[in-house]
Amino acid sequence: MSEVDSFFKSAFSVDNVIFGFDEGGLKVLLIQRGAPPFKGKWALPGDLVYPNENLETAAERVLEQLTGLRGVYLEQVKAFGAVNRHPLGRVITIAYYSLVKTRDYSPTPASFAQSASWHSLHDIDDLAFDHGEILSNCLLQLKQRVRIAPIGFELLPPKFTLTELQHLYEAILETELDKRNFRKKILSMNLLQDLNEIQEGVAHRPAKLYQFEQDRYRQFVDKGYSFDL
Amino acid sequence: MSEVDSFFKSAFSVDNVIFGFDEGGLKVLLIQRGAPPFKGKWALPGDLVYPNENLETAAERVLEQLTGLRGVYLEQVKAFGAVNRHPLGRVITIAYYSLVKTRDYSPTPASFAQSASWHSLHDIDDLAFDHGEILSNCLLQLKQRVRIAPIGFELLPPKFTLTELQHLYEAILETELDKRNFRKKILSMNLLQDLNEIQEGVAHRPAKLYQFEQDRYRQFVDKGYSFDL
DNA sequence: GATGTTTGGTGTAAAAAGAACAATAACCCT
DNA sequence: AGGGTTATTGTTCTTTTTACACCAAACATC
Repeated sequence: MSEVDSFFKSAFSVDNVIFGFDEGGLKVLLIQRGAPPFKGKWALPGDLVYPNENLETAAERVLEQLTGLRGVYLEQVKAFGAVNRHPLGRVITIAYYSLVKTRDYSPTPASFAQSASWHSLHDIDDLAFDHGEILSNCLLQLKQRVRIAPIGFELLPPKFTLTELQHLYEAILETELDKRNFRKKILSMNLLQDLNEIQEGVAHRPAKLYQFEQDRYRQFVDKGYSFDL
Repeated sequence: MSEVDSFFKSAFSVDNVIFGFDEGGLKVLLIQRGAPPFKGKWALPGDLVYPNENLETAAERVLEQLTGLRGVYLEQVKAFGAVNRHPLGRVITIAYYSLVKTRDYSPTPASFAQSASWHSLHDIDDLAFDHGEILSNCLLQLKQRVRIAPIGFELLPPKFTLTELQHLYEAILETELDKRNFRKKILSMNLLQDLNEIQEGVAHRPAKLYQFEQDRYRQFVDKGYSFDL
């Protein structure tokens, strides 16, 4: 094999860390591999990038094939390209993370030939390939990002309570927040619309429902403010 | 060509945004392309990744071949892989930025077959390929990073004055800083050692020289403090 | 050697932001 | 009606950030 040929004996893939959030906390959508290598192990959903396909398109495709969802928040983190990261050849992978509303997608056993399911972050270990490293990098980036951009809302249903929002931030940042200070800060940004609706069917005082207002965020940015939690 | 073959008709490269700093401000090291495509245009130094070479190793190699420098600060930013970003084929590139002390390297006309030289950021336009986009992404990441990690020192000589340090931050962040507040903050972190030396040969009151203390930074981090400028 | 020019070095006060903290309200359940 | 549970709200104290001006030390010039 000539040197030039060997340059081209390589491929690239995308791997997607799909985050979801529910009462149980922050979750990641994993698939169980149905074929070698790493058959039976849990892994990040991913695929080779088609020759005429942009990286982000490939990441969107992987996500849609798995969940049927389109137009969800998606962000590239970085590339992972250690020589021996893939046992079958040189494969460089581009890692993305995406944020989906778990209510929009419940994994079904047959949804992707192999099984897919949500996993709590602290229950995950021993993923296929270098997916553990990829996951921790994506989580780190998510942690940094949610503090400076209002992307956390992507994980919540359109209508949510302030307590739900706080729990989301606590789950991502792995820290406890003061209830009054949190509400004061988030409300002072004026990014939430009070829907004048309340929770129904809860066995306690019902909470008010809010929705995130993209328009107000644009005004907020235009005024030179920056989201900072 | 079978579909499988076409997956492998692709290559990856690394491109390196090499930052330097001198009296004139923040600089980027560019090379002038000596061959098509984009012959004659300025471009980021980069190269294809060898089949058995890690990405970071390739980025270090590009840097060393151009400057002779080893062991400099290097950080991956992200991958760029638009289908048509390279006119000769599908080439995904992994972007890195590195921080070098300009005193350690002055480009010489013959140092790399083609010409290489430092360019002020605001003088740069119309780079080859998608290098303009890569550069702006790397600059953005540098801006974010210098505020939360003491990497700015990588751009200064071992001994520097507080004014030089301030000018460095002003150049990177593209903002003006208050002299007294800056000095108060940076000195309160206790990361700088006062060398009890002063500038020589300047036509004004000489400034004290300091050096960054890596050991103190480790202690600083261990105590749970975080660099934040 | 007196004067000018240039950059270096220093403290304080006011404003803003962040942290700590507890009592009442509203719903369901029994 | 009373108990259980979560929702909602304001104040005080502490810390951090900002704004701001004068004297010092070196060299250059006359």
